[in-house]
Amino acid sequence: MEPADGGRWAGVVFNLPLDQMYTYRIPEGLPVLPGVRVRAELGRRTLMGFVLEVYTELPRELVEKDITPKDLLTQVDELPLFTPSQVELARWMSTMYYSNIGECLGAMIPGGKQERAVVLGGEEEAYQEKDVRLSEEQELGVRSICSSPRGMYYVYGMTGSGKTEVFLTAARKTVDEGRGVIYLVPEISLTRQVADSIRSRFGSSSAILHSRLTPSQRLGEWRRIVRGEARVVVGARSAVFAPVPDLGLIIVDEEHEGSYKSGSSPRYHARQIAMRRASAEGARLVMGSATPSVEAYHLMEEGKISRVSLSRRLAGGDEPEIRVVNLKGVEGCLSPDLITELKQTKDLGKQSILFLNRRGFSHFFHCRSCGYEAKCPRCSVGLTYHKSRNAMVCHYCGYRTPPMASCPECGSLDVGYAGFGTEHVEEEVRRLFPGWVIERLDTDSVKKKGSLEQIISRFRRGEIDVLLGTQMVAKGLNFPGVRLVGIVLADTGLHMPDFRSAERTFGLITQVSGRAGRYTPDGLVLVQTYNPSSSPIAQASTSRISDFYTQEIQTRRELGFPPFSRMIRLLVRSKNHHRAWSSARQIAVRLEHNRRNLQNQQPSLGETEILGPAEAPLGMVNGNFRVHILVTGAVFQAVHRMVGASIQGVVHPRGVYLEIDVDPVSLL
DNA sequence: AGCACGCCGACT
DNA sequence: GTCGGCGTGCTC
Repeated sequence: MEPADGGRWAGVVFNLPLDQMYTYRIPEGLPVLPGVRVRAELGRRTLMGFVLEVYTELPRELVEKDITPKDLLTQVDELPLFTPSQVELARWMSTMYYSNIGECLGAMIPGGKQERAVVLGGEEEAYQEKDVRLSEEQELGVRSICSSPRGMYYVYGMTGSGKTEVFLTAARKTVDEGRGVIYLVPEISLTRQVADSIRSRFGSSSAILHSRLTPSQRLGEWRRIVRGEARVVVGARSAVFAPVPDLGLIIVDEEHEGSYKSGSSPRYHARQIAMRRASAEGARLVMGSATPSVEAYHLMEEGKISRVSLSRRLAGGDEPEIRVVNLKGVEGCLSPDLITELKQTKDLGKQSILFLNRRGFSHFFHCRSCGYEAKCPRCSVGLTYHKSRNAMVCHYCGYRTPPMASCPECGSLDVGYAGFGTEHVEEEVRRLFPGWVIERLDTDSVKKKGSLEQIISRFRRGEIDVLLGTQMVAKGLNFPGVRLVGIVLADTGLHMPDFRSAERTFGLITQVSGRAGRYTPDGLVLVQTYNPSSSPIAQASTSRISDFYTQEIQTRRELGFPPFSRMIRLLVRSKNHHRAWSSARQIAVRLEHNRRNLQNQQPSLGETEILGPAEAPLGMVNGNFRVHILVTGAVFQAVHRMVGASIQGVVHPRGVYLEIDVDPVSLL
């Protein structure tokens, strides 16, 4: 097998920003194969690397450059950790996301990158494993999904309409065909419930990749998957890389969830990886949500994804009543309506949840008479008020304008910035309802270990009257004793300097109302807002779902935002303000240069646009100044090449870092 | 990313 | 005289 005469050499990549492969001599007797990990000396350091290739001859370039390879130190894995198709996927990722292969491979092995994840384990209602009989609609959906060995589907239906059952049945059929399944769930939320039902149905032929596994447990599960012992894999984002042989189905549950996008390099989107894998490996892709991303909805409308609609709410539970409350003229942050309903709920012996959006973005400028809000004339995103500079600033393009003294819509002088933080609301609730048990659940209060579980179980037992929570309460938690859900200020999301703000506001209200009526027949959602007529709020509150998407897609089309364009964001970060800006400007100049070049050489690639450099909405994080540039264009190739050419060979000064985000989900 | 080399300013 | 800033370049 092995040539007895000659030696062997390995092409190795490292998880470092080195876009190069390094050659090492394989010591006699080491059974090194492509796809194994090894330890090797690079410079003065000993690092772990990934073997991509094995040669039986010393590569010519090394002979020419007179380089004598060092010996590999040790072999970490006996058998390859990566299949050739995974290495190929890593190659594709590295070009797609401007990362290097070593970094991509590092992101693919679970635990290779520690992902922080709060798992609200065990908080969902226990899954009842009875004979589940599918409704006619569900049956039809499964049949359509399984009618062909491949294809893209979207199971679209409200909370409680039985999406999970469709997924599970499709998974069963796929396994019966002898093919493997990957079931992706968002980082927070229903992990536990789905994991339980998968385990109970597929037993030892399933693998659950959750954050609590130790590195060696993860590796063990990975090996079981490679060997084909585990045929159904459940996990968050990185589970999309599971080395399932003969992959037949990828499920992306709660497709709209932002946690599918990686927050660090390589900044991949699990949905995008899933699409690529499904098409490369001839598998089906099934996504699902009650509130699809606008991108996915548009693909459905275009017929590129087949829609599987689930219209009926199964297993009882009525639609909750959704009432919009105008905050105009209201003193403080709780309207009389909300106060009345809180009391009413307490009198009935039921519980309430009050939703607060993230603080920090409470500084939007609006008219208290008519609800008019300041927007950038060029980007159509909310302007952020900067008190220190006495200006309203667009965080997309850098546009700025002095704050208005009167409302341009109605002339009222009652204009100003508004918003309230978590502490403020808590204070007011405590003041209004002395003697009630009120608890707050947000990232601050969760830092103490165990307090999250504790608060949740106390709430479940009915020991808490009002739970004040942020996003984390919005998803995946269902409490039988809840009658009232109050969204304290639905506008907050609307004023985020982000083109997805309407989508997120709509999604939040819709998701929340899906929760409220689940157990209580008189479930009630109160949506407090300064803009009762704002489209996403009005449409979500009256369940005019398709109206929202139609309108939002039209707006995106007019403004040339995704899905009608692709976007790449370049973020320059430095402790030094001047350096951050000068590096950003330098990149912008190169971008402009390459934009012109591309325009002249390949006009068929269409127009591209460069927005910025502008201060990022979070202008300073951790003492780092943040400046970003947004590049958009209808043809992805054009945008991608332009950025590639513009960062090629650019060396930024000490302490300046560049982060590139392809198809960013958040622009903060 | 690290870690070396190397070149100019202010300290025991 | 040295310590230490940080720009530059390299890692098989």
